[in-house]
Amino acid sequence: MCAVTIGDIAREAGVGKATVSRVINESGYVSEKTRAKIVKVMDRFNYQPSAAARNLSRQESDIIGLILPEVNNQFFSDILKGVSQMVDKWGYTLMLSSSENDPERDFKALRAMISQRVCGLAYIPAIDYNDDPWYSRLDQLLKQLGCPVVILDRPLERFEFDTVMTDNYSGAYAATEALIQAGHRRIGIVAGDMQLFIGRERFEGFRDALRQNGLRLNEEDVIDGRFDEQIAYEKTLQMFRRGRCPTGFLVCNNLSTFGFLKAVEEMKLRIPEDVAFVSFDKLVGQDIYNIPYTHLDRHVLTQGLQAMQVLLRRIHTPDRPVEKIVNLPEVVLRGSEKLVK
Amino acid sequence: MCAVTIGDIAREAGVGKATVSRVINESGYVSEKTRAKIVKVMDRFNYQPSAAARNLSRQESDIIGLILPEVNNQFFSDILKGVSQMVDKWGYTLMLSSSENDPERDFKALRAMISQRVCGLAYIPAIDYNDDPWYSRLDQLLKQLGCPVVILDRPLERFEFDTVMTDNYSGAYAATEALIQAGHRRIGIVAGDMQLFIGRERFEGFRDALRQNGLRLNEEDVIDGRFDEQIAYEKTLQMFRRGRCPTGFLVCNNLSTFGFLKAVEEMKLRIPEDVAFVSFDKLVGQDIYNIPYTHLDRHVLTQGLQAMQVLLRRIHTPDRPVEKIVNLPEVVLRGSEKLVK
DNA sequence: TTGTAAGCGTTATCAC
DNA sequence: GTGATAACGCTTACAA
Repeated sequence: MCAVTIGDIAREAGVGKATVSRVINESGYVSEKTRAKIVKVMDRFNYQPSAAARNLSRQESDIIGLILPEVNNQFFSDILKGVSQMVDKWGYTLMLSSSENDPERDFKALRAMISQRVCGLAYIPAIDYNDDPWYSRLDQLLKQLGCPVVILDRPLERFEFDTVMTDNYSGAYAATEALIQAGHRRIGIVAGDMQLFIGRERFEGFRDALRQNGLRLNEEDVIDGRFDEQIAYEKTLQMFRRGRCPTGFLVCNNLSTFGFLKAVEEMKLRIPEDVAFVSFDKLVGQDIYNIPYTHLDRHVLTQGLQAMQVLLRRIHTPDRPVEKIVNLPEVVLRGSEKLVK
Repeated sequence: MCAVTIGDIAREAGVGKATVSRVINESGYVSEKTRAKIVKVMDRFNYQPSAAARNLSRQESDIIGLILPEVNNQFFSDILKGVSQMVDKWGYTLMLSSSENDPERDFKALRAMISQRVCGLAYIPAIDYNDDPWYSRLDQLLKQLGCPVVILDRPLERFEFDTVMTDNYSGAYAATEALIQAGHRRIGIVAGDMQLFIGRERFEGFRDALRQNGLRLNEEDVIDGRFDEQIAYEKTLQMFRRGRCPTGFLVCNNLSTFGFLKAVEEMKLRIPEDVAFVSFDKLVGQDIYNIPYTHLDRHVLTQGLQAMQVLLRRIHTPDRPVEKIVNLPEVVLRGSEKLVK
């Protein structure tokens, strides 16, 4: 490597390194005259200080870490966009890792973040880490990280970190009520991954909405979609083929909605005439399906921005009460919830 | 910060720092006995060497940079996934920046990459940088970067870098021929951003396919969609409203396809009965539209992987001929190209 | 207002 | 085989 260093600049400007440093960081006094001289030299060389050297010397980095489960799931890439915008705006550097929903890869990413000595981490965990061998391994890594952490979207119950998430229970509850109010009496669910807190919360919101409206939930109306397109597709199809189905469904995320709708399409069912549904999250290009699409809008990009705001706040003032931001999703009625007799 | 350092490990193990370093890097001789001792201590402290210190000392980093135009465009996030997988696999660290298609932000990202002294850069430029003030600014930054660079998807004509891209001309040509072979005689195009090389190439492939098949291109059949959903939507709608439209269209990217289809939907046109089309790129969840969907598959994830392979090869052996990989997109016939009389 | 020098956590070059 | 020691490029007391 042959990059220009602070020493080169100092020599060329005929000053000490410290003075150059002061100019770079706008710290300490430096006369307007030498300042101008130094700036000129820096411009001439297009000098960019080495982040590694600076971080090492300062004993703190300008790197924000982001770990998420799947980079190319629209939901997470919307979050990524929000995070990236904020990181950019405040002049930090973004280090990204994808766990592919695998806890071991989560840990690997975490270790990389530790190596980089990130100054803050936005973290969407691969799993809940409630069970003990997992929990303590994570706990150790996070302690070792020793920097502010904001948990995004998938809360970590046993940890006291700032958190930005959705009120999954209320969201599911409200979505289910939308179906009930439309007149449905038998409602099914394409459930998410029940290993995950968010999967369970959504299920419970659904179940309670039914219960409190005097409806009962048939066990065979629960499709174990696992937040996965293919699985949701297969199991939904299976149910449709079985026949005697619910008139409406709650579908628990964007991926499984694709699977659900693929099954609907394959069975040549019409929405909402033959089957109604309400779904978590927008779908890319949803406007072009010639089907109505009632869903819960979680303002994903905003949550990415929020998370970074929280994180930056904590980096700036570490001693503040833990923040748990819980966003209420918005029910957007578009007709797919209707009951047509 | 209070992280464990190599000095702590050395002291604890009763050896010198150099020896610990040798163990970490598996370089130089170290007796099995001391080795075991050191490893044990490192494990006990869960020691992670500081990347900054190591990079500084080695005068080279383990950071791979990736700059792309829009993180939450499915096309780019598929590339991101490919890149991320490879980066992970080879133990590098990924630094991500999004330019939002703005050259100034591109430059800003590049400066950040310079600061970080990345060891390689995968770069999807915001614009073509052919015109002179732009060109020389980019040239300077890239020279200063002084590390291997692979250009992805949007080639930089005036630069001699490794490149991984699509054969846009042939792709557009083949797609257009699919329409012609289906019997269309008047074909329109939802063109991309003509400021971009890839936009022009696609247009020319389209134009030449018409010409060489003895068809003429009406100027009013060219929709200036700019690779943008909203613009494509509005202009397509405008054309449909005008009436007397082509029977088939080539649509130049995923975003404008969404716009195009939205207009189709709004006009209550049927595909392919009322209007046919062939489109660049897959659409998320395309299986669920109850429309057929003929398109060009560019194997996006693979291109991300390829790009990283090329980059890593060059990092490893800098003196090799420049590689320009041009992938031929695959025409996937699904019926939307048909002409129905 | 400016420069000198120590230190940040590594690696790499030497002696031993 | 191993351990001092000098870099690496920067920041930050402390002196001047």
